[in-house]
Formats: sequence, structure tokens, C-alpha cells
Amino acid sequence: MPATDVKSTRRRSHNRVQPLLDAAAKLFTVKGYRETTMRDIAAEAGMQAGSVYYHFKSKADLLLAVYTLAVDSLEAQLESALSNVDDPWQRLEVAVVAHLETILDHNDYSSVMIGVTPDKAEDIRPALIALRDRYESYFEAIIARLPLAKRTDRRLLRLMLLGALNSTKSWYKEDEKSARAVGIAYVRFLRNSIEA
Amino acid sequence: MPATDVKSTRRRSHNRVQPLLDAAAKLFTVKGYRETTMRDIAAEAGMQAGSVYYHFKSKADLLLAVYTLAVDSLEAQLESALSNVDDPWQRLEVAVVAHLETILDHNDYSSVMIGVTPDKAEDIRPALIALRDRYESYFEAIIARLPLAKRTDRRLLRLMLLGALNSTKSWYKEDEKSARAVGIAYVRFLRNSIEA
DNA sequence: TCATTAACCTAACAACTGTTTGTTTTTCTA
DNA sequence: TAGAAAAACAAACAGTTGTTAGGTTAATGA
Repeated sequence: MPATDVKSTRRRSHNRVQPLLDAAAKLFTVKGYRETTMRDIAAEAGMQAGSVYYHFKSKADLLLAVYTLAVDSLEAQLESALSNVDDPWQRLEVAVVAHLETILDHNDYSSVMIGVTPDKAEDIRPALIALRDRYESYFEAIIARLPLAKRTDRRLLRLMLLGALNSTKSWYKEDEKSARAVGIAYVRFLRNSIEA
Repeated sequence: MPATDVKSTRRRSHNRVQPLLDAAAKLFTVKGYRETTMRDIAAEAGMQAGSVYYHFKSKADLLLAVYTLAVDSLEAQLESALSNVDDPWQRLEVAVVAHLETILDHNDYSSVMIGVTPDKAEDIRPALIALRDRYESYFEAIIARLPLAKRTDRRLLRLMLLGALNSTKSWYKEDEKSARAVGIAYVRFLRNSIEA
């Protein structure tokens, strides 16, 4: 039983782990963690429910694997987008847009982090929280560099922004307004006074 | 079988409907809809699982009842807080604070609307969405009256604000900062330029 | 070539789920 | 106080769940 041993590309064994992760990510995102069954996931990957346990030792373990890839993906998008951007406010805008485009348009693994809250799987809750925190620290760093009015509670600003960003998933329709446009508008709402 | 007939206060029947609603509201909020069982709810209300079906015809029906009371509660808080407040910006602040205080401090039914998304119960999904929309229209009206810079997307502003507000549930700790303080800060972030 | 083993399948398990049924207890009213 | 209606119970049903156990296949490597 290799279980989560990802090194198993040694034997170029018909890589059915990837399809499994894809299926899980997709279903966890659109149906939710609790309402997705192992049989659903297995079927989506073209196999039997029991076979999943050859690759992952539990449903929670599968979620953790997907969640980790989700954060990796988000981080990669963020770091790539932020390279060569120096201006603090522009860095925020770039980060916000990258975040939104990742979770709204390229709806790959990344959306799992938004849709599935850590307490859905009690066993791995701490691990999931740690992953989420790791990602959010990027925004913490970006906001730390913003030239803000004294007494501005930067932690509160980050919580407000991330809360707003992650809730877009519930109403966003691709045809109305681009993810980029939403991101730019959000940053503008904060930066400039919206008052007439 | 009176089921959802709430008029059943005619016969002053030992009102066990209220304890049931209380139990459901509490458990739906802290554990989630799917992860709360009818046996959990019944036990919390001091009765047997089967007995719940004398009062509510299904689990979804029970959620709908709680959800309705939740929106009623939120609306009542809002209307009460908004009476005698005329200034548009002050109305927004009052509404935001009322909303936060209701869902964060008086954690009664109201938090159900935040924690349980409509698609957890497929049967009553449209009804739940209608209730949520009814409540959000209050904010729509308030934002409509704000003197904003031309070209400001008021719908986007409302979505951003409500997204931010409802996400506070996941990180708020009573001992750190009051719900009121959070609300005031959020409105200030939007109204004034936070830039130095 | 042949034993090994990774990868999968089938079938079942034990627990839990929302819900139903028939019966009993409680409460109100006539 | 007797009887009817309301409210609750105990027990089961039928389906689903995550998970396990044991058997089968096909690729690998010596």
C-alpha cells in the first residue's frame, strides 16, 4: 500500500492517482465534501469505490491531498503574478486579480480551499487550517507594505478583503463581469474614497 | 398532523415546537445542516427522533422554518436600528453594525442564514434563496441612497460588503474586537480613503 | 519464462441516515 | 370524570455511507 506516497512514479504505473485527484477536486467543489461519496469520486475517475483505498487511506486523506494541491496552485499563481511588480498598491491589485481569476475562471483544485471549510473533516482540521493560513500570509505581507493611514487595522482589512474575495464564488457568472474587473473594482473601493 | 401549522397555539399545547426550532437553529449553525441528524435535534429538545415528524414533515421543512425565523429576526433588528436614522452613510453604518451584532453576538436563529447555504437542501432551495434575497434587498436600498462617485457599481459594492460581513462568522472572537467596532471599521474602509 | 506485485474488482460489513408505523401517554374539553 | 384529540414513544425500515477483505488481472523485472 503506497497510499499517499507520491513518489510512486518510479514504476510508471498507469497513473490513476491524478484522475482521482481531479475527480475529487471537481466533486468536492461543486457538491461539497460531505455530500460527495467515495462512490461518486470513483465513478468519475472510472473505477470502483474500494479501489480508491489503494491510493488514499481515507476520504479525509484524499481531501487533504486535494487541499494541498489547491494551496500550491494558488501560491504558484500568486508568486508568478507578483514577480516584477513593485508598487505596493499594484501588488495588491495583482494579487487580488490573480486570486479571483484562479478561483473563478480556472476552476481547478484551487476552489476547494474556498468551498470546503476545514471543520468538515475533523481529523485533518489542523492541517487544513495551517494550509489556509500559509496562503493568507501572502496577503498579510502585501497589506503590510501598503502606505495606509495610521491606526488602520491591517488585520481587519485583510479579513474583510479575503472574506469578500472568497464569497464571489457564490454569485459570479462568467458572462457578466470578468474576474479581473471585479478584482480591480474591489481594490478601488478600498483605496479611493467611493464617496461622491 | 398540524405539521408546520404555526397557528397551533390555539390549544395551548405544551409548546414543544419552540424548543425544537431552538435546537435545530443551534445545531444547524454550529455543526451544519448535513452533519446534524434528526436524532441530534430531537435529543437537544429532549424527545425522540420520530416525534419531530409530528411537528415538521421533513428535515428540510424544519430548516425552512428556522431559516424563515432567521430572516425575520435579521429584518426586525435592521428595521429597528434604522428607524430615526436619515443620513445615508449613517444608515449604512447602522445596518452593518446591526447585521454583525445579530449574527455574531446574539447568536440565535440569524446565524443559520449565514452558515447554511441554500443548496444543502435541494427541495427548498428556491425558498431559501428567496428569503436571502428578501433580506439583501434592504442593503440594496440603503446603498442606492449613498452619494457615490458616478460609475460606481453599486451591486458590486453590495456583494463585496455582504460577502465580507458574512465571512466574519469564521474568525470573530468576542474578546478581541466588538462586532460594532468591526462594522464601523468596514464602513470606514469603504467610505474614506484608507490611503495615507 | 515465471514469480512478484502494483492496481484494480467484487462483495460485503457495520454504522448511520431520514422517515414510517403502530402504540402508548398526556392533555384538554365536554 | 370519561373520552377524544394531541403529543410523544419505541422500534423498525430501507437506503446510504465510509471502509475492509479477499480474490483477480496484468505489467514488471530477474
